[in-house]
Amino acid sequence: MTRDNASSGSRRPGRQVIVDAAVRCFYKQGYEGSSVRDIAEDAGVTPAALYHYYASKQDLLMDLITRFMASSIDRTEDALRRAGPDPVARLFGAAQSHVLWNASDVASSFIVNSEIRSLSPANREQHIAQRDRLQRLFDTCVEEGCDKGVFTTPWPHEASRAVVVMCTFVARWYRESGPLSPEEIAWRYGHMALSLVGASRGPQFEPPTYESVNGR
Amino acid sequence: MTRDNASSGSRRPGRQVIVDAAVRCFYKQGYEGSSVRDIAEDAGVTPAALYHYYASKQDLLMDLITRFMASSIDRTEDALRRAGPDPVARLFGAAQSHVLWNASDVASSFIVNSEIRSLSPANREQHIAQRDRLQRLFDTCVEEGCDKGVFTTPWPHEASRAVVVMCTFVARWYRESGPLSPEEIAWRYGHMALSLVGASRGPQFEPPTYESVNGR
Amino acid sequence: MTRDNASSGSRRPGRQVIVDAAVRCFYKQGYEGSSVRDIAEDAGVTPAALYHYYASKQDLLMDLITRFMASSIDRTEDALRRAGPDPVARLFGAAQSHVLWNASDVASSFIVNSEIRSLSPANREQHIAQRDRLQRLFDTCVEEGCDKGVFTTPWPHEASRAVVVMCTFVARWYRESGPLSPEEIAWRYGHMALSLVGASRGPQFEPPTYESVNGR
Amino acid sequence: MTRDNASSGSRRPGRQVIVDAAVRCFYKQGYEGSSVRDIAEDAGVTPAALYHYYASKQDLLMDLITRFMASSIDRTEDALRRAGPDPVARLFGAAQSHVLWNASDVASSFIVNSEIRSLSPANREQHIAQRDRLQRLFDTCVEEGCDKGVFTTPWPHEASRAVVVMCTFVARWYRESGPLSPEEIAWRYGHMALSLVGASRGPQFEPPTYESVNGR
DNA sequence: AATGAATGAGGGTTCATTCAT
DNA sequence: AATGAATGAACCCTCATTCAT
Repeated sequence: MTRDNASSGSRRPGRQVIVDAAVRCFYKQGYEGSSVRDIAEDAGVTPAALYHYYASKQDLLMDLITRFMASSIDRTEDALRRAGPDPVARLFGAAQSHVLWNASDVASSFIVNSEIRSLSPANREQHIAQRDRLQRLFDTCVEEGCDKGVFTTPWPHEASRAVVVMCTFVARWYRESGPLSPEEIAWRYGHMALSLVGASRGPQFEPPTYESVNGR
Repeated sequence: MTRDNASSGSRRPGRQVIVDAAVRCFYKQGYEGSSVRDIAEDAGVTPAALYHYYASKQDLLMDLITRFMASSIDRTEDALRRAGPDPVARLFGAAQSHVLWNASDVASSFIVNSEIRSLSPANREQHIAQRDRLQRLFDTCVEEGCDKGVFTTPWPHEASRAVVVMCTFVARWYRESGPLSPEEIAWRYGHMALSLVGASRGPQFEPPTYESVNGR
Repeated sequence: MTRDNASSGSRRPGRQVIVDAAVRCFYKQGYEGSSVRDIAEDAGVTPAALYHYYASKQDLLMDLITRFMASSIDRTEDALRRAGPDPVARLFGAAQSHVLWNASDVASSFIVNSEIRSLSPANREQHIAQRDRLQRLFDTCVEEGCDKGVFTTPWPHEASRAVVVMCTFVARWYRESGPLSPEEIAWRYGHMALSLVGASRGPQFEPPTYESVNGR
Repeated sequence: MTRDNASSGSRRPGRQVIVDAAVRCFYKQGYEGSSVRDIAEDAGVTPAALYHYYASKQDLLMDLITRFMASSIDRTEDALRRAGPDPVARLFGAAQSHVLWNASDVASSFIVNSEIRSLSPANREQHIAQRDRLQRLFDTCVEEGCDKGVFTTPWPHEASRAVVVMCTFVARWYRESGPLSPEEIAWRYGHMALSLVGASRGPQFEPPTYESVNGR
């Protein structure tokens, strides 16, 4: 599964070639460590061509981050919608979906979570707003579970944060070549999230098949 | 609590001034984003002076990372030693100590966890070895709990990883000005770690006082 | 009074739009400081469109300069013709006309007098020839006055040069919003020119009305 | 006579080498037309070395302009002081000195009078203040002559402006290889200035010798 | 121990211009 | 007549580093 940017406004092929190259470079060398020349070379174009699509290297980073975060939010909302009203199903679904998404584009996930510092103040602010929106989806989810007495954690806030962090950072170690499929990992993390909020002491959902997760 | 570098070979005062400046710069602007001039200026010396203490900017980064990781390991080992044989107490203690350590130097923690990419291949390899050593302390801890039937998680490996990640990344959001003391946060995370491995459904350790934690 | 380019070969409207934009840009930012993009944008066309009318940015500059200088010469010749044989009337008329012309298009005048350096060697040579032709009109005028004993300056050459310079550079400070009309200024400069060559010690021509000058 | 910068704070030799090179480049190719590499090459240093002395190319231009204008003002004030109270002697002296100064460094004079556009807004403002101060020295001089009835021009303001312009722009055509010495030219322009304000109809000061002018 | 001057390489970005459409 | 995409060269400037003093 690769990043879908059907929802973004930039379908021009030249543009996508550049973003993909940027993701590879930023992932390997970081934003500051990647020169525009590096990116252009990786994309197979001249440095100047890059400036047809993006006003600056910073713009390129911001576009990449914004789109990844927008998808993170969209997917989490979808997962919550699909899960129905049960807090257990909701948290499980959200965590599972979040792991899947981050595992699906390890490079982008890594960039989004380590290059915040490289954003200009204005862009950073905008990004943090998106990050907060995502966190709040999980916060609400956990709070509801606590209110209904289904989750027993005394610290919904910390637990919610820990859930997002641990799911997000699956991208730090997940490799396609590893022993577990993304679906299996996501399923386990779904249950670990429930553990964390004091909702269950063991697996209660069906193990994943290739069709059952995230609508696929 | 500030970084102790008693164990490092660099007790010369000039050296510490530079490391401190580097931490501030790398934290704010990242490694590639910080010029040697920036660091020197922050330290109140000339760029050339910096080369009396470090052979290169890369050396400075590596020194900083190595020492932070060495302390991470030392402290975790200390915590395990103090906890005695009980798996619950051991995991609680290790997690608690790890949170405290990362909250005690948010800037260094951040650098260590986001500038791995900026290390030269040789240095990176060395760093990953340290990171693995630390992870293994938690892995062993969780495995023992599972073996003894005290922890009920079916996925000790994933759980252990999640514990380290969630404790480490407390540095991402913790601010001294926040409502919770580091000790309170560490105490909660200790319990959340137990939750995650299926060891408890609520607080079972004494709440922290300012003297009870980490030997202080 | 605006630049008439009836005499130039470029009557196509698209062309004039571009020249006008170029004048604005070169005036504000200089030739080297104005990018083809700047000019195109100011003209409301694409950079590529510009190349339908001009082979290069240099061509655009040269066209602009050449036409302005051609008009400078034409107008001076006209003024001399209208003035008749009297050296006093001739110098007065030429100076007056030259001031009027330069005040009528301050921007072009400025460009013509400060971007000579930006011309290619071949173009520069051609421009200097035009400039010399213009200067010679005044030189002849002053010499005749001296020969006839009407002008008393011992240095006709320097005086003639000074007259042209001082009239030309009215464009440096003249603004439409100023207290004096171009006609009033031109009238005064006509007299100052006479002063300079030692022909008079005060106003001797009729003050300007809006119809009396330059045939308008 | 070359620019003396004894009065400036920059006596470091490296600095002067760079300024001299900049003057040559800006004179030949203009500010925008001269690359930092051009200047550095002309000075025999690396482009980077240039940034030890100047923060930017703009700074270099501004320094050059400011110092030239400061000298213009100083020298004019000196000339007025030396001339004593007689308006005729004062205007003659000021014009003569101004011609000499501009002829002494044709390149700098040219730059100062054609690169105002290339100054940043803040720098431009500062430069214009200097230019106004200089102009006011001549304005006052002419006004005094008119008040005392020694100068008969009805337009002191225009005349004063014309005097400065014609003296300044001697640098446009003066070449060391020409037939007239700077002193001879300055002497003639002194008289032409008097002509312009209606003070004399012919030479009244002693012709120049190599020791009599400007204190030399 | 520390500096000021210097450097070669490379940074992000803009340039005038071309060309298929 | 006009465009959008593309380019190679060059732009100003900053980089990490060196070295004589």
